Amino acid sequence: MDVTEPAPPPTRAASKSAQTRQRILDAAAEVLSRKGYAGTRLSDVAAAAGVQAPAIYYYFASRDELVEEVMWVGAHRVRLHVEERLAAVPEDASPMDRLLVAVDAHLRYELQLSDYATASVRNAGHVPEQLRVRPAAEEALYSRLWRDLFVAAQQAGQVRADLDINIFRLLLLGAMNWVVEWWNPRTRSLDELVATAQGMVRHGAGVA
Amino acid sequence: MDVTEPAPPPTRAASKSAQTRQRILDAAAEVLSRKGYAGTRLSDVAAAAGVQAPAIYYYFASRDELVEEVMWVGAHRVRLHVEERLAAVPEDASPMDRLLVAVDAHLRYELQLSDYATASVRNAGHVPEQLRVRPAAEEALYSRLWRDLFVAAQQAGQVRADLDINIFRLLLLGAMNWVVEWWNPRTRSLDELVATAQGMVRHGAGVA
DNA sequence: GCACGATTCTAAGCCAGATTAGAGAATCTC
DNA sequence: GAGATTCTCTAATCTGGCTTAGAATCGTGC
Repeated sequence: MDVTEPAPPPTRAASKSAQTRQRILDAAAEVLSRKGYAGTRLSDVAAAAGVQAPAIYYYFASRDELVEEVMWVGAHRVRLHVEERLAAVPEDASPMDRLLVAVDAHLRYELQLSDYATASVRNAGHVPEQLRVRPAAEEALYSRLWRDLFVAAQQAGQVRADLDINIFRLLLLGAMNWVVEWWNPRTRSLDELVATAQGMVRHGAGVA
Repeated sequence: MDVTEPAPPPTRAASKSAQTRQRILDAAAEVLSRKGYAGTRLSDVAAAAGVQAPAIYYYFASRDELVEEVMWVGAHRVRLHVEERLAAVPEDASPMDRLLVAVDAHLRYELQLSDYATASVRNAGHVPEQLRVRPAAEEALYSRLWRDLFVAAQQAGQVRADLDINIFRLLLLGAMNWVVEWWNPRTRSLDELVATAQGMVRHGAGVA
C-alpha cells in the first residue's frame, strides 16, 4: 500500500520476512498460471506457500493486490529479460536478427522461466479493470519495444514495405502468448517451437 | 440434463419458451465474451436477457451448465461456419487457397458474427475442468479440420516441406484467437487484419 | 530472562452471488 | 372460461471463500 516498504529491519541479506513474502508471491504466480484468476483460491496459494491463509494479509492488503503484483512482476520481468537478451546481441547483428532474438527470448522466458509471465499473459484479459492499470503500463512499454524492433527491420528493408507491422506484431505476440494455452513440454521440444515461430517472422514478414 | 429435450410442446415454429431460452443463452454469450468466466454474474445475464435471475433455472440446471452450453455452441458454430465457407470454394482452388479462405472465415466469424465464438475462445482455458469436456470434443474436430488443410497444402508442395505444420498451425490459431483480446473495430479495418493474417500464412508457411 | 515488536495462527465474521421454495401470472386445452 | 400446465417472479436460504479479531509464538536486544 505505502510507497515505502514497511521499513525493512536492519535489512540483512534476505530477512526471513522478505523470504516469506516472496514464497507467497511465488505460490500465487504458480497457482494463477495454472488455474487462472477465477480458479485461484487464497487457500490454495497459502497451502502452496506453506502458511495459513490469513498470513497472506500480513504482506498483502487483499487478494486483488496480490494478484496485481503477480501480474505486474510478470509483465515487468518479461520485458527485462527480452531487453537483456537484446542488449547482448552483437553490434553487427541486423534488425531482423534482433527480432528473432526477441522471439526466442520471449518464448523461452514465458515457457521455462517464469510462472509470473504465464500468469500475467493468461489472466491479463480476465482480471477486473482496476487490476490492469499498473500491469498495463508495463505492457505498453513492452509493446513499444516490439514496435521499435519492427520499425527498424522494416526501415532496413528486411521486412516487406507493404506489411502492416502493427497488425503483424499483434498477431505474432498473440501467437506467442497463446502458446501457454497448449504448450506441453513433454510432447514437443522448445527448440522446435522457437525455430517455427522465428520462421513465421522471417518468412511471414521478411522480404522474399 | 436428460438426453431427451423436455418434450417440446406441439412445437410450433419457435415457441415463446424456446425464444426465452435463446435470449438467455445469447445474453450469457454476450456477457461471457465481454467479462469472462470469473466476471460473469448470473444477475448480469438475467438483466441482459430481460428476466429475473431465478428464471434461468427453468431452462438451465446451473450456472455452469449455461456456461458449458455457450462454450459448446461457440466452438460448434465456428467449425460449421468455416466448413460452409470451405464447401463453397470452387473446385479448382488450390490447397493454399483453401487455407486462406479458412483464415478469412475464422477471423470474420469470431470478430463479427458471434459472441459465442468469442466467449468460447476467451474462456476455454479458464473454466473448471468439467466444463471443458463437451466443448473439447468440438475443438478436436476443428483441430483436425485445420490439420487436414495444412497436410493437403504441404503435400501439394504449397507449404515448405521442412515446416512443422503442427506447431505452425497452433501458432496460427493462437494468433487468430488472441485477436479477441486486442481487436477494436473502431481503430482498424477487418479487411486489413484478414489480409495480414493471410499473408502470415502465405509467406510464413508457403514456399518461397 | 524479560520486554517488545514481528510474525503467524485459530476462530469467527461477513457477504456476494448461486440456488431453492413456493406463490402468482400467463397461456393453452377443451 | 375452468382447469391444467407452463413460465416467471419475490422472498428466502445456503455456502464458499475473502477478510478481520485477537490470541499465541518467535526472535531479538538488553
